[in-house]
Amino acid sequence: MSATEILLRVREYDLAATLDSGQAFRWQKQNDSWVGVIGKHRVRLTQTHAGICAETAAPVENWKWLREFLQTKIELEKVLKTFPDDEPMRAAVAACPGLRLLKQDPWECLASFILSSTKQIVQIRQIIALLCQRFGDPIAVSSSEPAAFAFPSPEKIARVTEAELRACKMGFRAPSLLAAAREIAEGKFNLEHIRQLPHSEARAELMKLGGVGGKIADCVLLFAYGFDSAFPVDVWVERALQQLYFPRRRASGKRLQNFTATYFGPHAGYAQQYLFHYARIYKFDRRDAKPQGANKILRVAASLR
DNA sequence: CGCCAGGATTGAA
DNA sequence: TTCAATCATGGC
Repeated sequence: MSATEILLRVREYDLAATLDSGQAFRWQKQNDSWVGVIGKHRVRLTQTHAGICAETAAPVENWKWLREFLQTKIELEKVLKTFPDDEPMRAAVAACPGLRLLKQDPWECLASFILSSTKQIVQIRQIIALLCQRFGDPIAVSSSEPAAFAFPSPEKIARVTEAELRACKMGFRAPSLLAAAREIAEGKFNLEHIRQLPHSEARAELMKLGGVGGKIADCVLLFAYGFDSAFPVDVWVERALQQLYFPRRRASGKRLQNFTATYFGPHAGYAQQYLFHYARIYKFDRRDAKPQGANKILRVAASLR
């Protein structure tokens, strides 16, 4: 049965927080809904008491791609139970109980995070919007909506010039994106192969690409490939970790790495997402960790319980 | 190690 | 209203 609408019955899902939590960059809030593009589909998502309502412009026979993207089959409570039972994690989860991880297309995710380096979320969104408008295939929208575009394929990007990419305001990231697109388009780099590798090898493989350091590799492993133990540490997460877990003295990068790899359990990536969101909504102190700052956060944490 | 490459936005002076 | 800092990769 083809339809342009479906209700996904899912509990414990904070759609707004999930779509706006720095994992994906193409979702826009429109009144009470979120509008975005998944593959070749323009989708409007609305959270209702019964679950998540999805509407598309063109009729859809099989909604598997949407369930996959939203990861509606994940039983969040089971994931949350694997988190360490400590004050900071309880507070982070309490601050946003239905926060989820999406499962995105590897190429779109990789390209997006290559473009993310040394940029803030607003700018990343802007660059990606320009890239899609200029080089993405147009996709079906309802007559009242503005035009929408798919994320441009590696093959498409491989054929454009560095100057055209720079015109999308991506600056020094342009050569990295172009090189990655070409390697993938020419079959020299296989994004599907990554899926079959163990975590550490997959990470090393991604890091062979220019413009992909540890943090960006971890984002792609977590947000596109579903490596739940990947733990990207950006400035927000680092601030959260330092202040919540090492309040007295800054932990070194090495120490922090060891901590994130062992402390948070099999779904560490989810824990990371909660810490990221928590640090952002409470705008953790921008300066180095200080006992006072940590005490303030712990008071916030205590008040949330 | 320190600096720089792009640039919209934030927050301090 | 200026003006410096943000953000995190790689090359020098």
